[in-house]
Amino acid sequence: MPEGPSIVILKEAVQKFKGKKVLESSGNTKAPLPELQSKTVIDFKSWGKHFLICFKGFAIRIHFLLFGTYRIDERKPAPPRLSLRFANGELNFYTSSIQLITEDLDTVYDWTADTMNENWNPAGARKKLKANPDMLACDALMDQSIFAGVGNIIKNEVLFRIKVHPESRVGALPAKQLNALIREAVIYCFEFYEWKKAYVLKKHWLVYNQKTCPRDMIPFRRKNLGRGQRKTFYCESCQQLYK
DNA sequence: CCGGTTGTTCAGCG
DNA sequence: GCGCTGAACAACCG
Repeated sequence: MPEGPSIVILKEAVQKFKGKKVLESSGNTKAPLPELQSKTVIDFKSWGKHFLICFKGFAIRIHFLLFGTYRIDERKPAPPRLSLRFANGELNFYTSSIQLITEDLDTVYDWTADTMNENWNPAGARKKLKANPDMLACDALMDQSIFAGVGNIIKNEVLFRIKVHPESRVGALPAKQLNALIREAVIYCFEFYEWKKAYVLKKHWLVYNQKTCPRDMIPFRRKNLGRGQRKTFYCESCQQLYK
């Protein structure tokens, strides 16, 4: 479920509940949520992989982590973490991390760091990358404070596109590659979004979960790389290592 | 049954 | 008090 584009798709899918009153809420979340019954959803927002349900004076933050799912007007057999019933349907979340946010969202979230937000600021990302020259390219793309919304699939595809080895140091990247990294991270998010909506995402993967490099037809390397030791595919031949 | 996974958080340590 | 690391957590699929 989790990369940023999927959250934007969710946000669009729940628009019919915007401005609607919660008739009943339930779920096994341990988050200390206020009473939701009879409260009105003011807006749905997203920041990277965070999905935000906004009420007057507070918001509920939903993070799907690795295994989270949701259903709209449907239910899974498993008990929901949070379920909201409206007059025109219901919204169910499973296995997600749920938090209450009482602070102003504009102070909690840096909207300019969200790759799919209208306020995305590439110059800000560039500045953060410049400030962390020792960071590996694979870690930089996964860093939510720099590229909120980018996940492991997008990471792999972006690095392949720009022909950069995942273990390259950010500070060693020539300006051209550094700018390409920032640019393609955003472009790929929007392509991911379009492909996912059309149910054709997987067939567009060039490197993630793939066996052979389509550029020079040699086997991809597959290693667990970076701080999180995440699954990383790359071509030793066409993705250059900058050290 | 086991291995694998579109992710984050936090305890424990130096 | 900090940064880093590894464990913990979660549900479903093949």
